[in-house]
Amino acid sequence: MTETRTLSPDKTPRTERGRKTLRRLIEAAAQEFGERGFHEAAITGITQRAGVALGTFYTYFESKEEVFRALVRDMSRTTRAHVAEAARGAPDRIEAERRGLAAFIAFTRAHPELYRIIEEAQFVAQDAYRDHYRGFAEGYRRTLGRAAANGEIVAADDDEPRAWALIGMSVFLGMRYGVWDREQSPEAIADMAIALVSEGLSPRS
Amino acid sequence: MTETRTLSPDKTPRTERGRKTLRRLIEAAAQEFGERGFHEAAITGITQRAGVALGTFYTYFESKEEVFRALVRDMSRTTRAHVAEAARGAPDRIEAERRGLAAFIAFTRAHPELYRIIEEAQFVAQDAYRDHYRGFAEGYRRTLGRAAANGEIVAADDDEPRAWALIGMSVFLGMRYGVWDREQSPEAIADMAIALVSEGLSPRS
DNA sequence: ATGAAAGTTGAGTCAATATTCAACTTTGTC
DNA sequence: GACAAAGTTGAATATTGACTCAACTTTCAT
Repeated sequence: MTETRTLSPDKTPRTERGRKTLRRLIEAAAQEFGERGFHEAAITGITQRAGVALGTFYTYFESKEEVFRALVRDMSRTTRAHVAEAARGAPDRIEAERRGLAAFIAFTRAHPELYRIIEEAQFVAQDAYRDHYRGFAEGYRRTLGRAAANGEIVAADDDEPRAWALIGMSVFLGMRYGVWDREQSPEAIADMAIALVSEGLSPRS
Repeated sequence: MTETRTLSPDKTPRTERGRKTLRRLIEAAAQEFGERGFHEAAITGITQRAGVALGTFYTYFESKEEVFRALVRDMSRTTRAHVAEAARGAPDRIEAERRGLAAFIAFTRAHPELYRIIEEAQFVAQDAYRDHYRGFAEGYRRTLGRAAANGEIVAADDDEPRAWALIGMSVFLGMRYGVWDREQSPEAIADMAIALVSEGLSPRS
């Protein structure tokens, strides 16, 4: 884990110019993959957007798949950080859920490319996709466990399925109300969904 | 809706032999797409599995995409029918949810190919994917509305987000506990998830 | 100022594979 | 049993686009 692949040559840029080019390539790749999807996306599309020649791409990346993977990791971090930030400072777990969900929907609406890249990873870079959601779910599970210990939410035998259920809910609401249709406000959608998981479906006796 | 495309020649088989070949091709395509994904899948892979020559494929289908779409429609029907069947006869809506969810998880476990094909449609045949979930959600929304009117579950302003939330939950649980990992019983997972949406997270005062 | 390392260029290579098609075989009808 | 329609065959076509590489330019440490 100390050395960075002895075989394939090191592609990390050494100069300022190199770092700038790499950054442009990554942004261009996010656009290209986000708009056209992995298979439709072309390396020439990426290099054209970045304003560099085709060959330059291979100065920084091993292959098309490698950029895609790098992108997925990037976006995984960005998305999670964004949601966590929005939930920070909420008075209780339920309110944190509401804020996090609203932020997630707003985020997919603002950046449908990111949404698309992460979801497409399921078929292009399965391991990266699984890492993303496993990491997400693991953090979530712990958060729920803590909240249950606090008495902020009801306890459960196992918090893992609850975490996955809540994630699935968010992802689908993000797709439906963030990417497909954008009339209703993220807050309104979050309110309705959180009412469901907060109060439950069963009429209180 | 009466005529079946005047332009492109009619590909419907006329003889018994033709119908049999078509059936084999469809099954082979489901396998090939399910195992390798749309882009990795090869027409020769499909025809080899079906035991026919390459050209025969084009007797029945216009293109690779066309079979894929046909498959998505097929599997959409199959999946929905399967879940509806499992929920039929439940004493109340909550129980119907539990049975439907357990059946869905069991189904993804028994047929991960179907799960994969439908989800990959998101990137290969978006319209078919949207039709699938829009149809699913619409039916679900009505079901929830009816149950709310009956007093079996609490009423909501709008049942649509609830329907999408529940669908997202199912899909992710199906992926996580049906496709990725198969130790825990579908019923156990369904119980935990349904406890979440039935009783809610808020401690009862 | 200079030379070696870093970065850039884009024409050319190469493999993959979806789709076509003309010759051939089977089926079903009269 | 003959003929037309239906079905089958697989070699050939054609496109596409990822990746290579040798020549060239820029950077920067000394």
